[in-house]
Amino acid sequence: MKISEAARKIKIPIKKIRYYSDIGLIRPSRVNSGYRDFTENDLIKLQLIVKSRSFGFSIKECSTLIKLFENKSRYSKDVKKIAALKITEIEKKIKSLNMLKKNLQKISNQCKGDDNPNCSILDNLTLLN
Amino acid sequence: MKISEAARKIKIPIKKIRYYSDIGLIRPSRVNSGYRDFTENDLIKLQLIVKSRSFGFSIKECSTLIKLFENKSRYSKDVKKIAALKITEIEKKIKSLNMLKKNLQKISNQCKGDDNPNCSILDNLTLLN
DNA sequence: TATAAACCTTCTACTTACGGGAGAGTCAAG
DNA sequence: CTTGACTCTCCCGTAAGTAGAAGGTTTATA
Repeated sequence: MKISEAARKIKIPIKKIRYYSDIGLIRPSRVNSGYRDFTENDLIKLQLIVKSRSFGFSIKECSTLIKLFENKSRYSKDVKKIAALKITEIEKKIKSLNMLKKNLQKISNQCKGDDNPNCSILDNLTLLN
Repeated sequence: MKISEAARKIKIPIKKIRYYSDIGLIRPSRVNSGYRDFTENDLIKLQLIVKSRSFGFSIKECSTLIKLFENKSRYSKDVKKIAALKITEIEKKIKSLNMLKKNLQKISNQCKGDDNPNCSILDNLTLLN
């Protein structure tokens, strides 16, 4: 099938498919005219990319996942390990954001938030160290 | 003072200062040779940028904050509003990451994680819709 | 069959917030 | 006067695309 049909089925922009093709993440074959020709397997890989991306996996990690998907003698523990690392990464981000939120809230609370120029938020942000 | 001294005092790389200067976020004056010449006020603005960035404010938002800092007839409520928006943004990110983590954990738990190729994580990721 | 619409292609440039390095000018010490 | 440290600008690369231009292909219709 042509790119527009693939895009419709996977529900992503054509541009994104071309991008994944450009960087070699997928390698659809070509017909004589040069048009890309997508198979069902190409669609499955596209879906793998899209869903992995939505889980926060980078393009490079998607590449690894695709290789595992293609490798029929893979170990499922290798896939699970990747997922576990991603979960740890997400947890770290959450912790860091919670700290950020806490600190920002603290300095924000000190600001009166009225019609005066005096602002302890700006004071705090311009404080050395 | 010259750029290396400014960098040392604020504890950021020279390159970063040049970048902020390039995009007009700070506008240190120049001596005859073309070297940038930083005043104490430039340092304060640099500090404002650095600390704001560490709180997750974008360069554009830093620009707004600098303008507020420079505007001596500002209202502190305008600054506080920006901080509140950022806090909301952080909260949204945290929520989204928590969802992500939950879902990823769910599909990860279904995978046996052994030496067999059969992997329910890959199954899930290649599932259409 | 001609042609217009719809579709496809590659290429370039833009985005954020920098970091690395090249090549060249400047300044202070010996 | 030279050497070494410092500074300058300019260009490339990063991640993951999006937007648009210019041009080739296919398909539908008159």
